[in-house]
Amino acid sequence: MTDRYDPHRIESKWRERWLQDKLYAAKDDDPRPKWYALTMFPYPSGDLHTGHWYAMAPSDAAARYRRMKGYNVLFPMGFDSFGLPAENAAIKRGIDPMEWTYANIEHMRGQLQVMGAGFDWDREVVTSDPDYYKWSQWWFLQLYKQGLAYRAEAAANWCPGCHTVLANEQVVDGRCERSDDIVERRFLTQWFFRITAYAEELLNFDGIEWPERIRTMQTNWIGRSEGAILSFGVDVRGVDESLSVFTTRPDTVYGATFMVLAPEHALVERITTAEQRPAVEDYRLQASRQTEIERLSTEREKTGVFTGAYAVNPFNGERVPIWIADYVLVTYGTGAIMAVPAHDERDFAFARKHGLPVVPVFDHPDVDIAAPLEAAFSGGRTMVNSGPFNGTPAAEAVRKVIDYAVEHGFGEGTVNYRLRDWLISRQRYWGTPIPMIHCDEHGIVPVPEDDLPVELPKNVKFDPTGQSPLTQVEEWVNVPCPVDGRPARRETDTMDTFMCSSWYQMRYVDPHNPERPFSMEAARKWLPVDQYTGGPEHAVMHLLYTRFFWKAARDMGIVFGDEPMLRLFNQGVLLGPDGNRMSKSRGNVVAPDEQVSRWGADAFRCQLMFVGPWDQGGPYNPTGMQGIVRWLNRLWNLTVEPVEFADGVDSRELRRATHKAIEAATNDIENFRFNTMISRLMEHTTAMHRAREAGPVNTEAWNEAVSAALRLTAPVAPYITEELWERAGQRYSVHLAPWPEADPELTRDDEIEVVVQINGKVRDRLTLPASADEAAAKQAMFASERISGLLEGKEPRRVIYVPGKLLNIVL
RNA sequence: GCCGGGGUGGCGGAAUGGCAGACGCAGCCGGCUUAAACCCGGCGGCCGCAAGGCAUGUGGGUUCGAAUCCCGCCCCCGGCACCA
Repeated sequence: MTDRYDPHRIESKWRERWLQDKLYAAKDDDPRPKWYALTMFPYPSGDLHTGHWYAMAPSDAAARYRRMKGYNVLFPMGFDSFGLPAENAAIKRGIDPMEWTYANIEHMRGQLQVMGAGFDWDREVVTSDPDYYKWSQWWFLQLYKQGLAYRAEAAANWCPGCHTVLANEQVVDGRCERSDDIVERRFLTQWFFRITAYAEELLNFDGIEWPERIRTMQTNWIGRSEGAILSFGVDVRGVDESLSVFTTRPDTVYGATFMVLAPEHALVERITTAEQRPAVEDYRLQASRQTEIERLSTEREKTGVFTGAYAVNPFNGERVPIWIADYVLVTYGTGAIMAVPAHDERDFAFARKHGLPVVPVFDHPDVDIAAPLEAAFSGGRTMVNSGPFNGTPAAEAVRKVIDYAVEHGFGEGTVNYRLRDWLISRQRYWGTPIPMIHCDEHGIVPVPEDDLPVELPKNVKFDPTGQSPLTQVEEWVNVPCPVDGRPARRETDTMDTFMCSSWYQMRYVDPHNPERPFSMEAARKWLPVDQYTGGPEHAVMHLLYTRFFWKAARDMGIVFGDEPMLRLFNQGVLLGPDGNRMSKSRGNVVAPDEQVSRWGADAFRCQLMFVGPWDQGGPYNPTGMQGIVRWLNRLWNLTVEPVEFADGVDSRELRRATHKAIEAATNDIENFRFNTMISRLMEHTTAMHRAREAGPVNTEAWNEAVSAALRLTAPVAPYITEELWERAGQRYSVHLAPWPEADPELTRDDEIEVVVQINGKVRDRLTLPASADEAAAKQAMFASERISGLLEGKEPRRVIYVPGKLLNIVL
């Protein structure tokens, strides 16, 4: 059979065969070492786009490589299927969210199979299945028992477009991460997960190989800073509490010339004088109306209003005015600061604008502290204007001031984090119902575990009221109290979908377990994930939440080890052919289905991997597809066309090409360098082609070359290699065949080319036997007419020899 | 402003201290073909007749030797940003 390469015929054939044979099913009782490869599961938006292919096809290649290397590979796939688009489809077009979602899943599952990815479909997880979200609810109850899930009133981020609150992580530049609406602040009672309990541990990335980019982003998001809480007195009649401030510079406390509270600070109401009240009220109202965007657009102009009240510095008894200003955030620290204009830029700007005093409390070699300051400065030498602390060197200042504060009972050293608890309540229908019941008598009562899942009701009205559609389903909301059966009401909020994706990797290990989220044996067998791949857009949401979730589960004794994913690789962003982000409005979208129907899935996979380094992303090059198609055709022809064999033909050159390809390709795929890997595979097919055209080939060397080429190409182009493997008379399946090993003896060259430089410029090239040593190379160099001509009898000062590569004559 | 990534032919990119431009696209020349496509072979940084010189954003430095290491600057992409 010498017919031509027809991707469509062979791709559908093998796709069906693999599914039928469950070729990629991971077996729990396989004794070989396990490898858990995971790529982020998609939201079932309805269509698999090129971004999905770009994320998943290389992940698949890496998983296939591990399988061929002899690992028992778990490579599962599922759908993150709760979320707003389904509900928006319901509102806009009157379609049931469930029908919409499951139709999309059906379609996308087929598209994923077209890709030829070796997913274990027996383990598919769909987060909107009651079988799955039963366990999301179970996890919620466990977190509740541990005190890690709690309900609190707080200023929440309200997205007017999505009609729901958002976690801080989902607010980007004051806008909703999903809908881009400007986020409002609302005071609401909501459910939170206490991720801050793990703030310190989440800063530690020991034992995991994650990109620095992601570690830095998480570290910045958590935002640890060391400092102190200091208590100032409040000099207002009838107010008998102190004013706590967080500061990273307690050593500047003698320079605190005023205090600033966030406009929303609880104390403002009680300390404001009658005279100042109108101005304060006005400012607070203004601030509350301002969106985050407007706050940013004020160009850091330091606005604020005096409350009329004074605080007392506990260190020196000095009275300082208390202001309110929106540059102090109620959500950070204590929502109040001691302002030290001499040593803080923002305080300096505020003091200058409002005519407040500036008192330096450190001296500095470059600053005349007797004169009015031009700007705030840090990095002082010793303390000044600081009573008993005068003369204290900067290095000891913080510690001494904190010790003093502790001794006198008005402060202590502390660590503050920017990270806020994770707000998980959503006022939406299409999510996991929070399994709680509100009873007038017993308060908030968990749904008993035996009653899980709390299933979503059907036939719900979708009017965007700002209230969850669930509130209107009376027969669902009204339930007996689990304690005594009296009438009570269900919690109508559903969970943030990031909750569903925080533990999905655990469910894959035992996806059909009706008794538990997964068995201990399965967890011990498969967890944690060895290699996780996905987009960097999840750096501070999914990837932080899932680490928190894992650590909480570990502390409950449910999983073992400190981290859920040992290695993480983030692919870059694939751009349109014009170098811009793919978008419908730009008209630069590359549709995978179209590419597949033109070139086949193998070619599309390879082209995506060939365009550049995977972690860097970059523009998709549609014309470059030609090169991939030519290469696959050549591989096809080399395997199926008749070859003229002869015994006794020198096999060294062909074998060298084969073993060099094995060595290079292995090294590349090991490091996710698919672009250079494919280059090496192309070189190998070219070498095979030349060998065949040059005359009869050595039978064994040829067979070795074909076998290696097919196995090395199998991870990136699974269909064509399977077909050719069969046509080459090999045993099904190439994807279970062992990865070829390079023999270092065979990769060695017979001859080497040594470059001769004079003062670093190439002047000649010497071809020498591979065995040539330094002495031999130098001898050949001096024997070169070209070189001796250029030297004109001059004596080299030095000759540098790089073994097997280069000689550099220094004159 | 801070943090991270990046800047190399017409294009995507390769080379992480040792021959800059692997591999591929596009282009050009040639072969095959009645012809075209496919396929095959070859040529492709700039200046120069040549010898040679100049070339990896830019200016310095280290080195026998720098795309690669160090310092300054410019530009692009991503993230964070009044965090006390």
